[in-house]
Amino acid sequence: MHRNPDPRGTCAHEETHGHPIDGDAVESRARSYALSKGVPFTPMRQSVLALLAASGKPMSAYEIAEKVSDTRKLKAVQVYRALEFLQEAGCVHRLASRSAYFACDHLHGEGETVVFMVCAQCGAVQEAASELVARGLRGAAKTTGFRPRHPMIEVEGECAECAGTPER
Amino acid sequence: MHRNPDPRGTCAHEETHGHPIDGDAVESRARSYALSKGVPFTPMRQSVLALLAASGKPMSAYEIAEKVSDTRKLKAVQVYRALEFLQEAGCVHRLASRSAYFACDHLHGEGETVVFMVCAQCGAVQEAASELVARGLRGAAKTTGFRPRHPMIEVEGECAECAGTPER
DNA sequence: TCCTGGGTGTAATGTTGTAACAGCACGATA
DNA sequence: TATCGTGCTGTTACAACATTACACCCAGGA
Ligand SMILES: [Zn+2]
Ligand SMILES: [Zn+2]
Ligand SMILES: [Zn+2]
Ligand SMILES: [Zn+2]
Repeated sequence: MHRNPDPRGTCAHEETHGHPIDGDAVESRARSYALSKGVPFTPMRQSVLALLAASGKPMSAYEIAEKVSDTRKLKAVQVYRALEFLQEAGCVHRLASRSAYFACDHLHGEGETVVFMVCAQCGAVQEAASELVARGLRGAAKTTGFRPRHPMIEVEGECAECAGTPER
Repeated sequence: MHRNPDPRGTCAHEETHGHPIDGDAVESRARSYALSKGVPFTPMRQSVLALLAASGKPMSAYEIAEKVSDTRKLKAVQVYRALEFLQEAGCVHRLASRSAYFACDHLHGEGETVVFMVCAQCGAVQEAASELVARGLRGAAKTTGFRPRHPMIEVEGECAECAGTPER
């Protein structure tokens, strides 16, 4: 059930990915997290995650509320509640530069420094963990005694696909 | 006129800074930019910039609208217009993680990769340019053919002052 | 003088995110 | 079984952030 329509996209940790996400894999991660927390993986959460995984691109909460329209009509607040859980579970990230949310099938380590690369043309997001960036941040912080906690790195640019297709 | 109440804070390029900004210096940079663009450096723009420089901390557009209350009462849209100019002029940055704006007295080079370090306790922002981070980003992008344009790096944490004062 | 480009003032609206509260489902407990 | 607590749901209302539209003004140039 709820199999990804285009099931390429099984990519390993520390890699980057393009559009679609393996919906089953990410859902099973969410289920594990729910289990570990003793809370249910509800249909609400499942629908939102499935939509994000299938889309493979960032969507605003209101956009999600519209598109999850399988019968019921969701209010934004319900979407935000689902997103809160999914972000805790590590299945969904928020893009601050766009106030949008997208599914992630990576397994991020605890202190890992992740870079979000957002295509200005097509909106697709690629992730990459960079130890070099992490060291650079630590270095920048050290010069002023700043104690870094949560880095947020978002790079706007063009993905390989869109850069290769100047006029689309 | 409009001299900074605490005029320490003349810091060179590539350094980091704490709270207050040299209002005169940053204003003269804004004036130069306006001149080069053939547009006026209006009192509106001057007031917003002066407020941000004096405060030295990020403020939301609505907060700015309230506090610029020297006689006239500003609407948010007017503040946004001033902020748009000031950001183009390179005198003000936007903090996406907080939807807030702050004055900057650095002279950022064209391709410079700047890190914003935001104190979770006191809200102060320090900036640092890091070539190491820039290299890390280029490396992360190269593995997927992504062409980076505008990096946005915001690190939440604790500034030296607040870290040294656990209970305040 | 007329035209034009940019800034200003104002109203309206759009977008994003939370607070508050009343129900319901379900498992634990007595 | 009855009761209780915990967490999800549905709904309303609202707060916070940001933009669009339009009329007006004003300075500089044809
Ligand atoms: Zn991720
Ligand atoms: Zn693209
Ligand atoms: Zn700066
Ligand atoms: Zn601090």
